Amino acid sequence: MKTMKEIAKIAGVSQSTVSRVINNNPNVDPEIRKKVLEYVKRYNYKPNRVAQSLVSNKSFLIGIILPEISNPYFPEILEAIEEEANRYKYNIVLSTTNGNLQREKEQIEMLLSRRVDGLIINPTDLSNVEHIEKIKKILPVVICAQDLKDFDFVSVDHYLAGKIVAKYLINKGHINIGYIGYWKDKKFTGFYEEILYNGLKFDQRNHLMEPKQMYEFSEEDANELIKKIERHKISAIYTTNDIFATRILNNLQRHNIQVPKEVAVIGFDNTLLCNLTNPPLTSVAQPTMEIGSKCTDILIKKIEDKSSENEGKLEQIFLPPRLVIRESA
Amino acid sequence: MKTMKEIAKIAGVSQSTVSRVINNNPNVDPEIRKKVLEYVKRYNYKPNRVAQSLVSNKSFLIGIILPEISNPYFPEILEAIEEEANRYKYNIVLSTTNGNLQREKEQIEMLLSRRVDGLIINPTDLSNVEHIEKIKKILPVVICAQDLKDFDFVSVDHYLAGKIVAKYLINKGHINIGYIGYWKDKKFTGFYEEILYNGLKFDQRNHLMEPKQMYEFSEEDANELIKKIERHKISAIYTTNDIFATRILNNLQRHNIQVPKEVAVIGFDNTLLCNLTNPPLTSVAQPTMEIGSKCTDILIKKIEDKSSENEGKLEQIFLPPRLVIRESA
DNA sequence: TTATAATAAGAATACGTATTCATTAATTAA
DNA sequence: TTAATTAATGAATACGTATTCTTATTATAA
Repeated sequence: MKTMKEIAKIAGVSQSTVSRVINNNPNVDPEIRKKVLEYVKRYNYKPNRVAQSLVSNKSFLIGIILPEISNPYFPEILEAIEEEANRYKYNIVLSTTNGNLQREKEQIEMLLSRRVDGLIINPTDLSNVEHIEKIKKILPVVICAQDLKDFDFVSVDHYLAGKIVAKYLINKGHINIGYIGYWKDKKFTGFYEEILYNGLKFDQRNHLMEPKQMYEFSEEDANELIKKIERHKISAIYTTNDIFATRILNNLQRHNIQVPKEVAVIGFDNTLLCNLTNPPLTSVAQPTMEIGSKCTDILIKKIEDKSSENEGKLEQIFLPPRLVIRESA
Repeated sequence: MKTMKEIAKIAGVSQSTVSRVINNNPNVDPEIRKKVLEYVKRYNYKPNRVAQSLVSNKSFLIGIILPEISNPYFPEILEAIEEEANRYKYNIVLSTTNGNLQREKEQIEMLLSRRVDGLIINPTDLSNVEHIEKIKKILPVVICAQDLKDFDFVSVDHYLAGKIVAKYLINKGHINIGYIGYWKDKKFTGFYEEILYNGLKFDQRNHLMEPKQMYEFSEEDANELIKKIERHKISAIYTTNDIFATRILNNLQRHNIQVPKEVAVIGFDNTLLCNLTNPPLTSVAQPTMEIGSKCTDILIKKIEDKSSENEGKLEQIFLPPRLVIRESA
């Protein structure tokens, strides 16, 4: 690959002049510009971005840190980020942490030394973010798909999602609704409050399972779950993600419990799984595209607007969830 | 962020000395080394990779070009690539083409100007790769998950996969087997040859659908498909990917055709969908992790081994498919 | 016409690092 | 003791670009 100096030599001009041509500096004789551009084209010259980054102290790179990519909900966000970044001539350095906090720290260091212009992170552990606090002072950072105090973030409104689900199910006449997911999760808080607000009951027996158990879902777990459902006359289940929901749905049917006639099921994330189950899964849609592109927009704005007036301003975006009603509830 | 020069000044030594300390050059007085390292630590100094890349003409970046990330089979490969690259201190610049050839060309140009050390590509259009041929002469390139003449690649053996599927189904007593996918696809070739080899018939009526139709699968398409199946007494279907297979499976059941009792279904890719359908989907597993990590290994080997003896040597790896038998066939 | 301003182009410098070159000090060999 | 090595260090240079500084040329104003 040719360098500017080489092009300059061939064209019989100085390196500065080639630089001016490349960067559309008006102070170049049209004749010379034309000649230089010919050689640029002939040799398919493209400026070395590494050198440009060094001199301009700007890499046009955005670092992305995700715990994993396999969960089908990250790729959608990632794709949106990549496309939006591309629109602004930025590119993406992707790194994963595998849910390992130490790795997250290393990846941040790596991205810093690569002089990325900004960072989009989905933190591994929301209660362990001091290291992110620190780099926030050095580099624009946006938290992706999670809400985190004192940070810029774009997230779906989990609390509202919970309320919407509860409202919908209550409206359908359900009075004893189960939940599979974490306590304290905002998904749960909204859901729970809405249930109480409607004068219904929710106690320990309605909290059917912790996600931990769902990851290694055995035959026994299934049997126990079914028992709980029957004993407590649960007629609808709100599940913290589609993968769990699908699993639940299949197990209900395997035990000859009809969905949604006997038990309704609602998932979360509205991934492509929803259309593939039988019956198709009603699920809370996260606007993943929008989360991704919005994250990117905010980050790029922060990168490019260095004016001190917006110094401490936080962009905290909650995007509305959307209940996509299919046949499972 | 501090520079080497600043650290040098603070420590009262020259920039060269700091560089020597950082790079473990033995010719440094232990006392001075200790002192320098103290300041390095105190100010959390990390070398600027951009500057390093410029001087060493090596970026430790690998460019990845994929048509999309949403198809759940790419994230697995991507994750494997990222992890393997990390192991060798490389990082990933991710770009997508959205299946657009022009975009693919632009992304290649972009990655070239970023001076990535190598490229992993899943080409948008296998019959349109001259632009990739060209850069292959400039930069190490590995084709990921596709087999392509004259290129280094890592791919599952589609031909063998077809044979395995046919063999399995024939063994189970099926004599009239349907196929949903492209003609001329190697998946099909192996499948077809095995069927003929066993003295069975396969004609136009067994080719149930082109993938194009599957992407916009209407109610009518479904009805037509069911009719074909019943009319031609198809008792098993081999499908070109899991998404299609799942859709077929659901539609069969909707028409009260029992799977696998009346019609068996086999998918391709063994994505996480397989465990979520009811019955769980039998599918041909691509060793995605292995594809990703093998691609990366080959690429890095090519990057780091510049000796001319391996100049023209091609690494063309076919990985064995594996039929993961579940309940749908 | 002459002084001044505007234009065009090359020369020089900076970005942050690795590396080579040159110099000095310290060690070893004779 | 002196010459010859070796070790330790700073100075200088290169990587490829953008940009500022200079200088020469041309155009404009007085």
